[in-house]
Formats: sequence, structure tokens, C-alpha cells
Amino acid sequence: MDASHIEVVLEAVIVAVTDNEPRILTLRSSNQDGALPGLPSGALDVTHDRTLDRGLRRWVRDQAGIDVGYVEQLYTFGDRYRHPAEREGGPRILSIAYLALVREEQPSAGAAWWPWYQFLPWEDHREGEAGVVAKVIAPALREWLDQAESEADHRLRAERAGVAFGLDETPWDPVRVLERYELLYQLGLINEARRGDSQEASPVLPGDPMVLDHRRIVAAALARLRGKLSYRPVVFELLPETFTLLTLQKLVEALIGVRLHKQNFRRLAERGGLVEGTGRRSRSGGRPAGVYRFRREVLRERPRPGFGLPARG
Amino acid sequence: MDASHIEVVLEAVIVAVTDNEPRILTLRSSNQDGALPGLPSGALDVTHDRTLDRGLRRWVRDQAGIDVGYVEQLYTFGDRYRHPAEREGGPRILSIAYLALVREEQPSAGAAWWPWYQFLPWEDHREGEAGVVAKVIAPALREWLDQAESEADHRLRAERAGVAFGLDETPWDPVRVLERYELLYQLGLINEARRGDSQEASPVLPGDPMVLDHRRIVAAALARLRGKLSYRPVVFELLPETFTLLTLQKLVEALIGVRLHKQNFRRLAERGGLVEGTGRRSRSGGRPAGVYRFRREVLRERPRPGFGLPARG
DNA sequence: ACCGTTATACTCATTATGAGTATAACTTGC
DNA sequence: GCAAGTTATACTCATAATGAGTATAACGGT
Repeated sequence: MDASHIEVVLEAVIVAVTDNEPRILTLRSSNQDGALPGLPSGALDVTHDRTLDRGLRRWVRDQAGIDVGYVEQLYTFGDRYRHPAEREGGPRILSIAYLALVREEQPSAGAAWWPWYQFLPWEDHREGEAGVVAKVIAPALREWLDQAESEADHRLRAERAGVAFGLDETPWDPVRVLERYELLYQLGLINEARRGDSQEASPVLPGDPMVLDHRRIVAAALARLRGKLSYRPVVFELLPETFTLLTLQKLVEALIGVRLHKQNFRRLAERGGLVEGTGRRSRSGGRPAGVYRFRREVLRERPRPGFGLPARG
Repeated sequence: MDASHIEVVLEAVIVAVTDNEPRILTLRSSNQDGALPGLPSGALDVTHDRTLDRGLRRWVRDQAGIDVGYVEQLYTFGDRYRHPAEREGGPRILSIAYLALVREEQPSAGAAWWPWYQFLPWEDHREGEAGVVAKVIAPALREWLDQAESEADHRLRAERAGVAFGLDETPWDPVRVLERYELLYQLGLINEARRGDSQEASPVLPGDPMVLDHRRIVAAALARLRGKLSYRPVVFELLPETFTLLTLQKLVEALIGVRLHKQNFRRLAERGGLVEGTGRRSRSGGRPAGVYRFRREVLRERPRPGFGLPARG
């Protein structure tokens, strides 16, 4: 418990999509935060884990019984007082966060799949712009603008707010998840930001809190995944071997939090060479849909294959 | 020197571009690697540095007298035996690497600005495809392909090699710097990969070696910067307040390592709203060029403004 | 047979991209 | 002061990508 000591933790944002709802694996922590959900995390076994991500795979398997496929390092968080114990002389804690994608909900001992957007409700615009943005966030931002101390400061704030939340003419950019979260945090709208007495007060903004700064990590993960969709075929890590185009589209929509034009999406997928038909077709509801699979050859044909975010808002 | 202990280091890839040559700041290390260049690095001051990047800024200023502007966390490296001392029971060393951009070469005590591409010569395709790729790398890759143990393994290797180095019909993707470096490393073409007796042998591939795995970090940084160019206006962090379009173009070319079509580049910059004229013009050589500045408003108009990598190779 | 539902084929205008051609405005060497 | 070299800028043109529709097809259920 020496104040000059550092401790390193690996944290995993493990994503699966079921019923068109992106979910992440959470654990109920039993620490002083009450019973808030938190990310699965584990220590690096210095003597046995050759690489960081091998370590991660190991304890994710041990802890939650999940074999993760795609794994990617996200970010290393090391702000002071991320962990409250630091204030009482505890060690500085560094968290190396990872993003992992699994094909479907897998058995998990003592863990729960939690809808991602319940932590970040303002990120889901599939049913039109999330109401919170207009009702709670925009007014708070306006107030924050008015508190600017100078003309220049006001301009900076207006730019930051506009870009992050797509105010005025600025289009909503699905990727700026982290910027939005950090701005909300700074405005005091995030429950975890309020320490001490005000903590029990009702949250100003919908969205479930998490342990420590795990919601921030979860926001970083969503940002990364949304960004990556547009230039790497990562979606297929979340899908079974074969699928219909509607399944694929709903999945992409679920991740970027925005509805897409059906016919154009199909064109993008087919003519872009991202998928190929299997000849089979599936029945479900209406007319049977063609069954497709990921077409690996696209990697050799185009430099940055993926499903773009809509270009102009 | 306890084997189960972890040590954390911050490392900085500090970039400046002068004379159309991207350079990074290096230090001559005086350790057992002889006098190989290495990245500036420093420890996190747990008691004083509130955040990791503040820590970084602090010791970069102290160590090299440089005030970095744009700073972005890159990646955390933690493979076992990254540091040779680990083999003799030394602590596991984690390096949190950062990318920093500065506007011009700044005074630096005991440090040297080293052309980036001297570490990664195969990445510079401004004078056409770098000769090394055809002469040394491609043959080595073919041999590696032939050593595949099964049909499936051969396909995987062919895909990996083709995608990384743009063989056959696959276009060269400037962004895949890290994939290329790691493949070369695996093939034993990177000098640092060869430990012990063979280390003094002449390097198979041109390119200056660095201390430890710093060349890998440098490759990761180039990959990140090249990728980011296409959707964030980071180039301007490397330019003075005002500049001509040719200066801007040469800078982008220097970073992505590829020549661009002049008229189209101008169109992209102007009509894309990334720059605006200042009214002034500069004389230098031929007809005086318009002097431009970065147009911040673009951030509010378009979601992902930047200078694209060429779409089809 | 008709309805609701999902799938798929086309169209059409607009914009973006890649690759030129043509011309303009300087500097420098003679 | 003119020619040559150098850089800048204006246009053109074909092709491809994108956004937004319309029209039609094939299924299940009532």
C-alpha cells in the first residue's frame, strides 16, 4: 500500500449481439460501490503469460468460461484517483483495457450480459435521435456555453459541444462516443462523477452507472468498434458463419446506433465484395432471404473494406 | 529484481517534419545494445503526474526541452522478454507508448531528429515502390509460403503476405505498417529479432535497428498516424499557422509515403473545406502560391474530415 | 384470395474520384 | 528582354460511389 507503487490490471469489454442488442459482459462487484456492475478484470500473470492478450484470454476463460476470438487492445487508463483507494494511500492502478468480440452469448459463471446502451442510452439513435439529447443534454450544454469566461472560450466550448453532440448543422457522428462521455462527465451529468454527499441523489441522466471508471472504458470500446466497422470487416466476428443480409444490416445498425437504407446497404455488401451467397435461402416471416457468408477475398481486393458510417449525418 | 514484479515506462514517438522528411526524436542509449538509437522514455511520477500524458509532457520537456502539442496514446507493449534483462530475472517491463506531433524541430538536449524512414525504408514509396520490397522481401515471402505445412496454412500465409505487402493484385495499403513490420520480424529479416551469435551478421534488410523493440513502437506510430490522416485533420499539427497547398501536399505525401495527384489534392483540400485562403501569396521558385490556413469550421460541417489515402492502391 | 412481411431488382440525381489538358505567373540565366 | 524552368491554378471528362426512391416478388397466415 505504498503510495509510489503501481498496480496493473487487465480489463475486458466483451461484446456479443443477440436480438439486435449489443451486450457486454459484466460482473456484480461486491466492493464499496454497492452492487454496481463492473467489467471482468484480472491481473497479468507475469511468470506465465507471454503476452498481455494471452493473459487476458486466460483469465476470461477461467473467470467467465468464455473463449474470446477477436481481441484488440483498447487503451491504458492511468488517471490519478481512478480508484478511490488511491486517496487513502493505495497504489496507483493502471488498467489496460481490451475489446473482445464473441459470436454469441456464451455460458458465463456469475457474470451477466448487459445491454451496452443501458450504460450509454444517448448513443442509440435507431429510433430517431435519443430524446435525452434534446431534453437533458442540449440544455445543459447551453448553460455550460453561457458560463464561458471569454469570447474565445465560448467559441471553443461551442465547437466542442457541437461536434460531440451534433448540434445546429453539425451532423451526429456515431464514432465520437468517448468525446460525448467525457463532456457529459465534465458537466457533472454522469453519476460516477459526483462524489460524496450528492452521490445518492437521483441521476440527472438516464443510464446505469458502473464501478470506478468502467463506463468510460465501455465508451472507449464503443467508439473504437464503431470506428473500426468502416474500414475493417469486424462485424463478421459477431455473426455466425452464414447469415442473411437483414441480419447483417440489423447488426451493423445496432452497433453504430443508426438506421440504414436497406437497398443501399445490400448494394454495399454485395457489390463491395464483402459477402457472397451460399446458394441456400432461409425462411422467416416474409419472402425467403438469400443466405450469405463473409468473403475473405475482399481483403486482397480493397485496402479498407467495411461498412461505412453514413457520410453526411 | 523480483521476477513477479512489473515496471511501467512511458515512451514517446515525437514527430516533426522538416524538408519533407518525417523525423522522430531519438536518444543514443548507452546500455548493452551498443549505441543504438532509442525512443525518449521516462517513468510515471506516481505522486505528481495526475494523468499519464501529463507525465509524458513533463519529462519530455525536462529531458529534451520540447513542448509537445498534440499527444495521443498509442499502445501498451508488454510481451515477455521485450527487455533482455527479464531473462535474468529482471522485472517485466510495460511500455505505454505515445505519439506526439510538434510543429518543427525544436532544441533538444542530447537528442537527435532521425528520419523515420531510415528505420523503416520499405515504407517510403514516394519514389515508386521501394526496391527492397521486390528484391529482398518478396522472395523471402515466397520462400515462407513454400514452407507452409498444409494447404490451409498456405492460404493463410498467402493472404497475410499479400495483404501486408500488396503482392499480386492486392493494392499497397500505407496503413498496414505494423502488419508489415511484424511479418518481417517473424521472417527473421529484422536485425533485432536475431539474438546471440547472429546478431553481428550484416543485416539482411536495409533499415537502422533500434534499442529493444523500439522499432516496433515506431512502426505502430506510423500506422496510427497514417490511418488518422484520413479522418482527422492532424496534419495541421505539423504545419505552421499558414502554408501553401504544395507544402501541405508534400507533408501528406511524406507521411503516407506515396505521391498524390496535385490537382485532385488541391480540390480535396479546398472544396472539402479543410483550408481557406488568407489572401496573401508566397513567392518561391515559380508562380506565387496562395497562402492558406486550416479551416476549423470543417469540424462542424463534416463528421470525418481528413486527407484520404488513395482508395484503390 | 388477400394481407402483412421481408426480399430483391431497378432507376435516377448528385457527388466523389482518378486522370488528364491547358494556361498563368513567377525566377533565373543569358 | 526573351527563353527556359518552375510552380500554380483552372477546367474537362469518364467512371464510380452514394443517397433516396419506386416497383415487383415470394413467402406465411387467415
